[in-house]
Amino acid sequence: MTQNATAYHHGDLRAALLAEAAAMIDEGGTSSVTMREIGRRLGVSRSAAYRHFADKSALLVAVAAAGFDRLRERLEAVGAGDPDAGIERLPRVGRAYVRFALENPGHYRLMYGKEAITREDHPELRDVANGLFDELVSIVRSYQESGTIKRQDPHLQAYVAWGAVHGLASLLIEGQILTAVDVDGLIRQTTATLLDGMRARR
Amino acid sequence: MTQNATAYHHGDLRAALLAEAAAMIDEGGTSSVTMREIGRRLGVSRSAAYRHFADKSALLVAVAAAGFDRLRERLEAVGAGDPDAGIERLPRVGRAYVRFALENPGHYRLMYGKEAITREDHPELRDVANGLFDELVSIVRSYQESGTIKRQDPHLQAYVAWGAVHGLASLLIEGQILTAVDVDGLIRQTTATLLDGMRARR
DNA sequence: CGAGCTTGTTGACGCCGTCAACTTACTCCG
DNA sequence: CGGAGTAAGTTGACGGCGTCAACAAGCTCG
Repeated sequence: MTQNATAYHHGDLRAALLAEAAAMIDEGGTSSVTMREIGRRLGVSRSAAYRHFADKSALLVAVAAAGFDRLRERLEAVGAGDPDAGIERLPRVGRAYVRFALENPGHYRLMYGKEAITREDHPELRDVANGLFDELVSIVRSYQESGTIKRQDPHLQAYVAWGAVHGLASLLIEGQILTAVDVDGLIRQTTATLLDGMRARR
Repeated sequence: MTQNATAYHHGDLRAALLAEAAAMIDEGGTSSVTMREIGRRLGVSRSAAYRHFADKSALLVAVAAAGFDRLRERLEAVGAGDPDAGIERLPRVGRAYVRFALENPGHYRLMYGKEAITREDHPELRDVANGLFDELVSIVRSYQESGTIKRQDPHLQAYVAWGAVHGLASLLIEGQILTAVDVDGLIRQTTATLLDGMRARR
């Protein structure tokens, strides 16, 4: 057995490394994550992590992958997978998406940026991210089928929707939006404008 | 005179530093920028830059500031400042905005991210960025006055529009959108959806 | 021409990621 | 049950980084 809960010396260093890196990422951004500092915090030597990850990038990739899993769970919990959720489905998913980003800013940046991670080298990440996008495309399709929105290229529409939500999350995370602004209202306004712009008019 | 074109030893090291840093940023991302490497490229010692910038962060701030100036020029050239530009004004500005981001990805990330630069410490940056946003708000206001779009809080509407365009630029820059996708079409679809979602209906 | 400021260089420090060589601790087979 | 083998963790070392202090060179201007 390789990574059960009661491993050799430390307990389960691999999981501890992932957790600590994730915590540091959301505390001080990706740049604050340091192999040596992680070691210090876990009471372990600087290069201990190299028994579990090939290099720092591999550790970050694993953290990003965990982030995608968490995001997927969140979106599923909120009805992304339920075709019968009606008109409220897109706004709900959008809200959950932005919330996730706000709660895990470092994670989110890591997942959807390419500064720290070169995504091309990690098809696993690409795949899980694409899976989430496909979910969005299928939501768009079901809106089209129920006649709610215009019948255009679902991929284009999905990109537009994703872009709007991602942009909002991104602006909020990067501190570009005045803190006085009501975040929930902004999310609502975004999804409403989006839906209205895509809506089929008779 | 402090920074004329024919300065002491180098010529105009300050300007050369800015240009080289900007070039490196768009070549290999912010993380590829290194005080020592800039020195090497300019045939100057590693710490020469410290005569012109307090530290690396200050250099990056200056590069970002130059980027904001360039972006502002672009947007003005395309009609951001012209109140008589009609319904095409927002789409044109949106397109120019995304184009700028695509042509200067490293710059754009630097300007609107907080990983490399802590914006709070640099009110100058904050101000110029706010100036651009105010320009957008005034565009929104003029749309409202001409009865084209709903009369809602102009700031909210501006944030939604900015979010959509920034999100699109961001997704493109970070390589999240399949390269097969027609970028111009995507920009058009985004601005059209946006405008349609904000449009006043009689 | 020479004092004094500006500009650039060098040496040093403590960080960082990472590799190789080593030690420790566990497993498992005979 | 004891020893071999392997997995996990440590230490030393290397080169790269940002940055500071001490120094040198070069220009300006009285």
